[in-house]
Amino acid sequence: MDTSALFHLLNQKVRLLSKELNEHLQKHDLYTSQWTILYVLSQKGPMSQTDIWQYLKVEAPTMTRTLARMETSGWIHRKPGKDKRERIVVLTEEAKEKLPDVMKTIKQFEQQFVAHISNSEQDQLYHLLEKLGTKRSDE
Amino acid sequence: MDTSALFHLLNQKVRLLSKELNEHLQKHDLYTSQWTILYVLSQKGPMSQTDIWQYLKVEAPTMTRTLARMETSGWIHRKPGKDKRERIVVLTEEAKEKLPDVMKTIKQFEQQFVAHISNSEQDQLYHLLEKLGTKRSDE
DNA sequence: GTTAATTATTTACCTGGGTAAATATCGGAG
DNA sequence: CTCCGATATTTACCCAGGTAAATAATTAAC
Repeated sequence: MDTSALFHLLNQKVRLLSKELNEHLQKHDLYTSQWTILYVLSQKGPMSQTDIWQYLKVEAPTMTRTLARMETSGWIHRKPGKDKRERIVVLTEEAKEKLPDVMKTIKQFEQQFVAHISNSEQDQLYHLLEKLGTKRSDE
Repeated sequence: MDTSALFHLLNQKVRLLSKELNEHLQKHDLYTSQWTILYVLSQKGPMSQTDIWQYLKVEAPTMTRTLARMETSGWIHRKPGKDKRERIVVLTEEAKEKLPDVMKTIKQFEQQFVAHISNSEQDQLYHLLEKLGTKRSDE
């Protein structure tokens, strides 16, 4: 069992995935990671920065940086919360208007990327991936 | 079929994989990406930079940068080839000495990471991943 | 043989992942 | 009330992926 080859393939596919998605998102002035954040906000509504990085399992400074870029490019706004330490992230009106169009691009690309595997294979893949990792899945 | 969830999981697992492997490689003064290059060189012998980036499916500037770091830290040496444009990358003697020890760390970590899936599941996972992507697999 | 296209590498600059340490604010112990 | 630990965010600095454009050297065309 060549586990190294498996990890190598895993890395390459994920890199390819985000590279190609970035290309498709270019026409919306957006990047893959930024899309992930927009999507979470559109589903869950306004969240503090900590809520977001914990949910996406990324470190806090990464979130600070990406949100700063997204604020500059007009996708989000950060308003003060009741607690003066935290900042609540909300989608701008322009973002809300543009979202359906972006969503269309994403869906189309995702379908292309899984074109050669069936729905049940997607399911299998998901469950196999879930089992990867050194940590227990229930934490 | 929530394809977005599949891609999200894929991203998270790969990020986790390289983050944790980086932690384990720290004691060897090495990073995941650098290990990948060392491994290729140990298997295939001296290669030009172009050989390496094409094999690893990475862009040329990424390779230039990482090799420069690896030369500074003493893992590799870049010697001129017959063609004055190209540089041939070779492992240093120290690198060859240290390799077996690094290999041990890698193998141990990899086994931990796949601990919850069987050999045949690893095989399934590999073949499912192979089918992902927008390009035909034969190019 | 000189010129033009191609090839190998590099430089400059972007996004995005990480860690360590600095602020700033909040909350609880005393 | 004061001080001290915890929490939210930021800053500074890594590594690693990308693109566009600049060199440098080789090859092909004429």
